Amino acid sequence: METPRELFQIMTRRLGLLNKDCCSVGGCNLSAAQSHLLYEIYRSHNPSMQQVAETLGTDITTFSRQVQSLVKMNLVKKTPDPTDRRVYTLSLTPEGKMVATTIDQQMNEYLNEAFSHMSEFEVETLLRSIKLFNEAMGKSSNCCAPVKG
Amino acid sequence: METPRELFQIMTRRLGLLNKDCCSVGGCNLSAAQSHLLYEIYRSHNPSMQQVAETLGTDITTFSRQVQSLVKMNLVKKTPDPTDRRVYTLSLTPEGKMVATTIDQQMNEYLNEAFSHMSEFEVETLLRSIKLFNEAMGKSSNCCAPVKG
DNA sequence: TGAAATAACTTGCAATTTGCAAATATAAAT
DNA sequence: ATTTATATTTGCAAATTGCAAGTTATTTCA
Repeated sequence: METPRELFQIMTRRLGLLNKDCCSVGGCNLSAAQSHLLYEIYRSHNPSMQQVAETLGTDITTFSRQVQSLVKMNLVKKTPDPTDRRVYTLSLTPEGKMVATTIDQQMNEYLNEAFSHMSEFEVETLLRSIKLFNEAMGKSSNCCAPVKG
Repeated sequence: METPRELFQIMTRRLGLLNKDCCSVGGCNLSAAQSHLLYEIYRSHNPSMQQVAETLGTDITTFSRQVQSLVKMNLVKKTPDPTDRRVYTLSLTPEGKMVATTIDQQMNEYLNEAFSHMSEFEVETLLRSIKLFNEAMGKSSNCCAPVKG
């Protein structure tokens, strides 16, 4: 019987590969890191640089440059916060939204393809389990910084 | 209700952070990539460079150098294959085994800590589900190269 | 008020990591 | 034998990383 770690390691590896493969959209060829960045901006409401960097566990200086390159690609917009001018607020450009949703679709398509090898009940159980697990990891403050979500 | 992708994205991110945090053992400070490498050598029986690189989806030239650095750290041993002298077989040194199992323990400890916020039944269900999911991804050849395991 | 401390973000720089193209060395095929 | 294919390594140039230090804006509190 596999240990939990083995199960997660294999799954993580595969999902990592998927992440690599799935984030080329049209002309844009994003890295997995950039894809995560886009995703996080997409799902949160006008977050600051600081916030996103911390959520993703990325060094803030590295993050600053990652954002710069996405701005240059016209996927991300940086808006100065009117109430605190040290802060920049991040959002997606229309093009960025399109790329983000396309990546999302590609990922879901692949996942559904994998799910087609499972019964409907098994899929539902899996998704419910992962949801619970994410919540559990959120409560756990042991090893790595808790990431809200 | 979250899409499958959202659930997996959050989980993947968190497990990625865990991977980063959990692979420092004693003096050795490994990257997540090196930890994956160690794990894969550990679980397979005297694999060749080529095999491991492909399993991990790593470019072979990058992989060659990653192995070199692990050899230098005295965690991995490269043995020329007697039946085909182009091939090098990879294995863990005693020290490498120790590091690999220590990482494994650390990961399992953290996972168990997270599991403590779930019922026993929920944990069992989660693990069974992931096992099924891994098998399903193995059958799916759609997007990213299938990874045996 | 107005210096000193703190916070958000950026840049300099040096080290590491990456992948393509080309090289080496061995094996298989014809 | 010569060509072709396979496994691994090296050269090199580009991209990515993180620390230290810098800039600009805000807070603190004497």
